[in-house]
Amino acid sequence: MRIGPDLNGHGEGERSRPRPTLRDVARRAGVSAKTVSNVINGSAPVSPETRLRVDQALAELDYVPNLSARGLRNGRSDLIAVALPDLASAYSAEMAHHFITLAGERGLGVQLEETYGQADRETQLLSRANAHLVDGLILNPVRLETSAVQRGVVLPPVVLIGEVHQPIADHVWIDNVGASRDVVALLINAGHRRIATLGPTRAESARQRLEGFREAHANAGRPIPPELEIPCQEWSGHGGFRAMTAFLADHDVPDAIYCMTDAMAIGAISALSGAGFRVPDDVSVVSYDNVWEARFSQPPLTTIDFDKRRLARTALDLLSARIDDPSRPTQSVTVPYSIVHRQSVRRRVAPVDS
Amino acid sequence: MRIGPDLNGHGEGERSRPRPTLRDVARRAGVSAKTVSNVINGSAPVSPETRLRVDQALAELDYVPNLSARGLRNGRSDLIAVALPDLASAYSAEMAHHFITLAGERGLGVQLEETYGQADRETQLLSRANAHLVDGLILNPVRLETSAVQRGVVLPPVVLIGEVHQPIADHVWIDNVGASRDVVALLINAGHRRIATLGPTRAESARQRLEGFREAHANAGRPIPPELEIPCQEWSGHGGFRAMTAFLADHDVPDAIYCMTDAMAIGAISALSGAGFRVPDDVSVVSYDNVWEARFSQPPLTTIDFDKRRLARTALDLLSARIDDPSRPTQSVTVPYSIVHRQSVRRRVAPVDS
DNA sequence: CTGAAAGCGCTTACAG
DNA sequence: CTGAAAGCGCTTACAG
Repeated sequence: MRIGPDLNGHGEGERSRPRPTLRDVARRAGVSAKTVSNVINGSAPVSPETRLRVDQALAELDYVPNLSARGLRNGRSDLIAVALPDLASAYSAEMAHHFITLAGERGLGVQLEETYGQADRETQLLSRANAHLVDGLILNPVRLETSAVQRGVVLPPVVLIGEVHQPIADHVWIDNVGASRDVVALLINAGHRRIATLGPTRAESARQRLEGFREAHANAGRPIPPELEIPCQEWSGHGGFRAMTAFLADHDVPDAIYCMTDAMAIGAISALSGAGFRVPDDVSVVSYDNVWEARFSQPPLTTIDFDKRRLARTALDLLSARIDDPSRPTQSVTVPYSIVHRQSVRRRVAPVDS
Repeated sequence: MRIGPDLNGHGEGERSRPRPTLRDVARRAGVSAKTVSNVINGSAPVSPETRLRVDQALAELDYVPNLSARGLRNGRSDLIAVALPDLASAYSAEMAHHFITLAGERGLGVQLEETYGQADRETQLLSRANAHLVDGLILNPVRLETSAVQRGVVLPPVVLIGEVHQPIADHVWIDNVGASRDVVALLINAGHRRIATLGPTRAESARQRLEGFREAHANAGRPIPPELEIPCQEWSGHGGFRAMTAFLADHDVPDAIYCMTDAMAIGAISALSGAGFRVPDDVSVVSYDNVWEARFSQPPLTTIDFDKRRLARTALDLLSARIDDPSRPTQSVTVPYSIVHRQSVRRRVAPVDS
């Protein structure tokens, strides 16, 4: 650890000098505080000469408005909170990126939070939002028991994204059941018979994706051997790796696997590869999310895609509308999905028909 | 788009009812505002009976303190800003995760920003930090021209992370030159001769990584054919893919490639694989960051590792100290690195010596 | 242990 | 077009 040069003289003086206020600027420009405020916010016309004097005073004093004071006065902070499950996961990271970019374009800052699917964290966030430091909250709940949203607690402006839906809040989501059904049907149509799914068990989105997996089988008149619903502890590459490794210790490799996220698929493929199985030659893999890693994975993944930017934009639109009018009716918006076909699925020639 | 049920009756009433203030709670409990404040903040002892009455009033009114008011009064928001280059990249996402988790443990919220390496964004952020909505700023600058930090502008509490260093601010970093030199030396020692590097040209961290690449060659008495310094537009998988594809169109595949990030390595491997080259059989690849994808990549990547959590913790420590004492001397802390050996490097038997 | 006053730095009516 | 007053909701001295 190296101690850097101590620039006490100049730098520090600048640093600790008390920040100038609107009054200071007004005094220097010889006008009232109101006029300075008008110049800054454009809230009322100001004569050119006055404006010039004010601008000069502003620059000389290096004035920066105190946002806490403004927030207190206006009842708005222009800051929103976005709570995602786990930023270290590619999906959350991409969503965070879109939220920050799009919110920034609207002059809104984003306080980012992680919930890890903990219901108490979510409750906490709701109450922080109520504490007015943020004007509203976009929340991606993981468990249905996130009952803070249900319990009739006083709600700040909030938009739910993802699979957990409460009619008392605005909501943006993807049809997880349908998407999963479609991608598993693709596997069935490609001639695969022993098809596994790999994913967590307790989250609502996992429940819906599993439902789609089962529906696809039911539609094809296929039973599902229970061991092919492979449980996974975490929504991550590590989780997929561990779950796949554990599965392979006791079972034959399946014909194909539907992993509930790309990250889990990438981990699972690593485990498969370590055990000597090649994708897609020995086993086909499909997944969900279409994060950038899916495209550059070896092999590139066939996966469920949806417009993440659009999802973010829609949530932001709903939140802004809710902030402006707390009493408007709630909306639930569905964002469409599609399947991107890449190289992780092999067509089995001459499928043995049941 | 489906319009959800309009729960106007109860829900909306709750929503728009004006938030209770400390005075409301005080009135209801029959005490002064000060006493309520004492109960909430533990700032002075309160008799058990009074406390009980206050707690009850607090609960009945669903009181939540107004953080803007508190921030204005205290001169602290307990919110910090963290500005990283691009959240969609795995490295920034992992860092963001650590910052949010560790800051949360200290009772600090994190406003996350992206700079994309734009100097003007960075200037803007500095001034927002001065605007007191956040108590301080952790900034990962990309270009040296980020002169806002240099220009003697009034600085809020700020900690720089990464390669760009200004003695007037606290700083946490990794020895990029040394790390790059070491990992390239590993390639040389493994018997590789035509070693390429792939990375952006204008960022400061790229400059340092390139310097390490050159040093390793110089130490081994090896010249570098200029075309083996492969330029790359973006710090991403896409960037690596495109740069590698463009390179392969005009040149023979190198013996080995040092990619400046794991993400670029993953993109480059995808391009290599598309062109029929296998890693590490035909070409070895090493990179930098050790994000989770590096471990599950095919093949798993040999890469530069460092403790990202520790980097985040150190930056947070420095920032807290700076907030508490703006006049303390600045520090620059170096976080150590190491190489994790995985399967992306092949040892060339019988290297032809120069 | 509790209360009444003052003020953090803005901006919104209200007068001129 | 500009100014003086009041108040957003807290908390910190200052008295009791």
